[in-house]
Amino acid sequence: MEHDLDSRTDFTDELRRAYLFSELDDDQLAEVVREMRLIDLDKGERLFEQGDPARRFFVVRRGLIKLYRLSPEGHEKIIELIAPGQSFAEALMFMAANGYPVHAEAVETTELFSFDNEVYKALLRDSVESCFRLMASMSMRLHKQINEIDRLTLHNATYRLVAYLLQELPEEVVTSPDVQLTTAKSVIASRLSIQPETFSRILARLSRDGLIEVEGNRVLLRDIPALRRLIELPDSPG
Amino acid sequence: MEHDLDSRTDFTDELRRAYLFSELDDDQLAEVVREMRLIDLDKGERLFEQGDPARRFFVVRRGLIKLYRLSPEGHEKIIELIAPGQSFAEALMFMAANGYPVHAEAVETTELFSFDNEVYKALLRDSVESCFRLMASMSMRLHKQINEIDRLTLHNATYRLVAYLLQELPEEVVTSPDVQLTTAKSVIASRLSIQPETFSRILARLSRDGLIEVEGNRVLLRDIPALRRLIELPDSPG
DNA sequence: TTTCAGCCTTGATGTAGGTCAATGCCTTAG
DNA sequence: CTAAGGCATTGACCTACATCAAGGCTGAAA
Repeated sequence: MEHDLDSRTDFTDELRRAYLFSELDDDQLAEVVREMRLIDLDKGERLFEQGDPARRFFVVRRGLIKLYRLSPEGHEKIIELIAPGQSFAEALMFMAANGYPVHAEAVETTELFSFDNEVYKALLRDSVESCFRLMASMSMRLHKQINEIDRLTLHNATYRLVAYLLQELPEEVVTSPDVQLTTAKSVIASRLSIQPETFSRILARLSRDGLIEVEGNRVLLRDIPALRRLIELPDSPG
Repeated sequence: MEHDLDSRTDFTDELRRAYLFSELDDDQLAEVVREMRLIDLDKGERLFEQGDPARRFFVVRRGLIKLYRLSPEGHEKIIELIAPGQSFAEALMFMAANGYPVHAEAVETTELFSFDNEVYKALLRDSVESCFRLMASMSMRLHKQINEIDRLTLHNATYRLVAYLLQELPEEVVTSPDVQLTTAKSVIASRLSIQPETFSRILARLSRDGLIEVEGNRVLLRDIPALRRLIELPDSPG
């Protein structure tokens, strides 16, 4: 599962696109790349478990990672889905003592970069700019989680699902008012804290009411204004 | 509500105890204090509203602040309660564009310090150590919010309440197995995403079962092992 | 082509906890 | 002392969603 790096491949351009590395100079980036590892995961393969010592953080290159918790009864709740280009577990750099707070597993075949916390932290010491970027990203995550808690406590399942669909809508809304679900419905359901059965029923009801049309993993949003009205959302998305 | 500072008072010792200021040198701290403001809030008085431009962050000196959201129907959900010594809204320094993500209001008479984001950020540029501390604190918040989401989605109201009580238990468990609720039950209920009626009923049931004893705002934990068993919690608290 | 495993859907039923409403404290103000 | 407003408690009822169970569809493996 874990590669030695092909030393001829040049990852610098790819990495610079990730905000965590965009402020590093060439030498710094080279240092990161030197100890970086490439990891391949099969569908269903675990990356780390909750409680494992958190010595590394990750950037998804392709595929999809789910971060999840398990209840004592074994129920799974997906906290976050990590898509290509996104990083995760980097916020733990500063409190690694407790270990990873979630399990991480590949939803599908996935390729990711892994980085050593200490190496990266050493670089941060020389780059306040990078510190600021990292803090901005943490701040954004914090903000997102507040929205998450808000949705879970103040809004019902239909709201959450519709909000999700609208948020997944690509930019050029006019041309393509449809959403390609990134993964199995049951996975998205867990992400939204909804049972698969309920998820299915809500989609069925929205279809019956003519608001959407479902065709496998494609959801066509037939009446976006009505959907927006349904959730009466003055919030900014995200 | 907002004071000019009595220039003779020396707040440096008090501030140094807050982690955000512990790494600053004397000059830096003096600069912070120069523009710091002292704010008094009456019970029920609002500090800021969700969406207000976030130009300042705060440290509670005494009293209690609630950070909350409102649903379109006007239902209130307390996201966090901020006790003396704790700071809040400092994570927004790096994405103030969006404004405060919550409302803030004094639950009781409250006194707090307020600081300018830009002044503090300027200092951060000279103190990577302070950056690291801030990041550690943000990381901790992130972690706590994951636990929060976990509790909301994987655990029922009784679990949440019992977990709260156990977590509120003072260190010297043996001598005083009782918890002094920091504020009105209805406030704690909202913090835990429970209706006041349900909160009351759960306390009543736990009393009937002999696990606790309630006397106004004091809750005596009569059978801590049983309470722990009830929530079967291998998690670390917090 | 057949088979099997995953996933999805749909129906029937159960339940935690929310809502509504009445009543009973305390506490503060007069 | 009395009144009034806020909070807590208790009961009756309701509903959103979970759970349990039974097919059905699809796509990959044999």
